[in-house]
Amino acid sequence: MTTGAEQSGSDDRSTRPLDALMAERRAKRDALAAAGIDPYPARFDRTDLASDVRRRFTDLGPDARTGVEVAMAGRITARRGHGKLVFLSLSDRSGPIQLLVQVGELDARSAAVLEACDLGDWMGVTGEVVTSRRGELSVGVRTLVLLSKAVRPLPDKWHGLSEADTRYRQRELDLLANPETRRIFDIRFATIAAMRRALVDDHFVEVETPILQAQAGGAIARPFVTHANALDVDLRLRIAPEIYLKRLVVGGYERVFEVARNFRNEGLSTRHNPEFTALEAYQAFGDVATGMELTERLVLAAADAACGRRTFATRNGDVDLTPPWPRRELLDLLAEALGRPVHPSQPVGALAAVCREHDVEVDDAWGPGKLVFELYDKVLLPTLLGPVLVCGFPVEVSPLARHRPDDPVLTDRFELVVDGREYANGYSELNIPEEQAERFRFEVEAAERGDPEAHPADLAFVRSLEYGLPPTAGIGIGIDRLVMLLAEVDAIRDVILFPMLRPEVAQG
RNA sequence: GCGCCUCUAGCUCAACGGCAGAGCAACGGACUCUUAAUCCGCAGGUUCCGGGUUCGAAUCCCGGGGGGCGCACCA
Repeated sequence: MTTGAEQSGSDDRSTRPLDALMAERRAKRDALAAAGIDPYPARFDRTDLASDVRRRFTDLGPDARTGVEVAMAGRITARRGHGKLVFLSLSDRSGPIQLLVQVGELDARSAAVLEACDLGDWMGVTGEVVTSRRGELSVGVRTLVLLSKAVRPLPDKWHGLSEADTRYRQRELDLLANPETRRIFDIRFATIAAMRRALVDDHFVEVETPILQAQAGGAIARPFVTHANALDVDLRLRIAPEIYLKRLVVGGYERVFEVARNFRNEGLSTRHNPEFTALEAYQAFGDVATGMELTERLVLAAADAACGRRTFATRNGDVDLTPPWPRRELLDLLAEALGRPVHPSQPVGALAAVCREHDVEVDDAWGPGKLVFELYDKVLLPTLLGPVLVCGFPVEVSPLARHRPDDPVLTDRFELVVDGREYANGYSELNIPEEQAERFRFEVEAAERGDPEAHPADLAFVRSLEYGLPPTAGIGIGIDRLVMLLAEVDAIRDVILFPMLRPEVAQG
């Protein structure tokens, strides 16, 4: 609960305009209370939403009466007074509807509520569904009940709220003032719901795994560190749920998924928020092809359910998500882009030279696989409009993926690329315990050479593999970025309700 | 982290070295068919904060803070 502390300033501040505006609103509320009208009633029984009424009465002419009584509730968003006739706009979660109030016909309590009404107040109304003389569907108000007073004035009803800082810090205000914001988040939550439904229908079990972990694994990123007082140990916030999910497959959950909030202690940008949401799913007895099909299905389910269409505008043109998406070999695409073949079995020196030719920065500690990946990431990826499933990543940058039987320096791993960005990632899971242990040893060596992003060795995971992980397909889909694509917005902050910001400083 | 931009009334924006203004919201009034209602009237300011230059600073300079964009890191 918020206290009124910020209003308790000294006398010279009480004359500021905001204080005056709020004092007026409080005074109206208090006047109603003094007249025996509860300004904060506990309950209101609604019969219809605005959209229900709109759907039900589509073809009424002007000045119609229906004889249908409704009880509706929402926020007052506009007021157009004509003396003894007042039009109000009432907006509920389904949208707006007009209220038509003939002041002379109200009972005394309702008249007092109307008198004290401000834009932004929550109001309950009862009355008959009618149309105005101009034909606008309306509720001919019989009673008006104040449900909650907005003592703080709301943003401009026409221009809304535009300042980005305020929109992110006070998202509730953004949501109530800007319909476009609500549209974006409706897409977000419909996307998650659709994917969840598709997985559950396909016999996947939704599970929960630890966010506080002794070791942050399953991806390559810097973790947040926190402390558990009871155990007196430092813990890390998870950077990916992958390791635990595969341990559940070992335990017999053959199909699992988690909508996982991940935390990475890295920079903020248009495309990065330190906490973000990924969907990870694991399916026993499947391989990389299974993962690609599953990714295709889930993204399509989201697009269909959240948007009802499959073509979306991006910075670089429209993309059509209609399946099947092309499957392309990473090395084939790279050879086309570079005009010569490259392969992680080539000498480091030769690959580093190719990197320099294309202005890709090179670190001496990098092996050939990392260099090939860098060429992909910096030279090829930005040019791919997609959707395309790029397959065959170097084993050196894929410590948890199964290597290819016919080429042990590559893995059966894919990424989904759209508009030059990665949206999903998946592979045939590495399930040979000795090989996983060897991969971890390689990572530890990298760490000892000074690589801050090496994957930590996870002996509990290796032990788990020793009990037997069936052949398994695993995928991860970046939910925030997918929603950016589906909602056609450019900033990750526009698809996260409360993005990370510097803490608000108290204004002196 | 570096560079560029930005911060003025509750909200949206003007004024860009010379009296801080408008629209919406508010307040007082008129109005029984509006829907960005209209009309008349009235009120509302720590120009993000702190310093400096100047006869004079919202405006120019320095420092600080918040935010945005780009680059870097990453998904």
